[in-house]
Amino acid sequence: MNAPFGDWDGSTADARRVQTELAEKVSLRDGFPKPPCWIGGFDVGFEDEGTVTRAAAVLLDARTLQPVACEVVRMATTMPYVPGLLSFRELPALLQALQRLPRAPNLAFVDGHGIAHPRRLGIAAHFGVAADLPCIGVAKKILVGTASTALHDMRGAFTPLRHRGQQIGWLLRSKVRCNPLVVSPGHRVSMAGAPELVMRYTTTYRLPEPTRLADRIASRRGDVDVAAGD
DNA sequence: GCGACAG
DNA sequence: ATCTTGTCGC
Repeated sequence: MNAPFGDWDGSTADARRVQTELAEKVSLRDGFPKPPCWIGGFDVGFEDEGTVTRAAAVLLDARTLQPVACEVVRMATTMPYVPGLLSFRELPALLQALQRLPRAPNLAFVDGHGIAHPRRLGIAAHFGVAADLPCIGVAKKILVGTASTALHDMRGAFTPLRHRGQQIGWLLRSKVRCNPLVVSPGHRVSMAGAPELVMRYTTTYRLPEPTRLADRIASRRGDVDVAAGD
């Protein structure tokens, strides 16, 4: 894969410059097999008061939604959390976990924003460009932007999320009576197809299966039984 | 200047 | 993100 941070000099100011440059490499055209055979879920958690970063990668059978492989990577944390610069803190561990999977997914779901970001390069977009993988961002809260219209209460309803005169993603009601998810293309995924894509892999929980399973593992919430594969 | 601010 | 039990509501 490409060097995720290019010639970053380590400063937060330069990190923003790198983001602006990489954002131009993001593709908003669907670039994955329909339907995909393998989908992946990615999320990060922390241990020991944040000194250790723990990334989780889960590979699922897109047809059955059953996990077939799972990897966890632990690394020393190198950067503090800075709104807008999340990928510089979590991407290294996430890419390591991806490479340890038995095979790359056809489509990746990342916990965090895709292009719904100040400079259009949230962690899902950065991940997609760095790994050159179709990717979609699924976040629980808005970072930037505002919903253009009220969101209906029905499951599956969605409304555009806008920022500086352009649509950067969607607010999606994945589950009734739950706060909407913020869905945005990461890379090689179209804006128009994003909501349906997330709903297609969501069962009875607020989060779609890929991200829900990765979340449980990264947060030490529960165990994910992987189907025996020899 | 003031408030907002993914995980 | 993480520290943490029970509890109110559908």
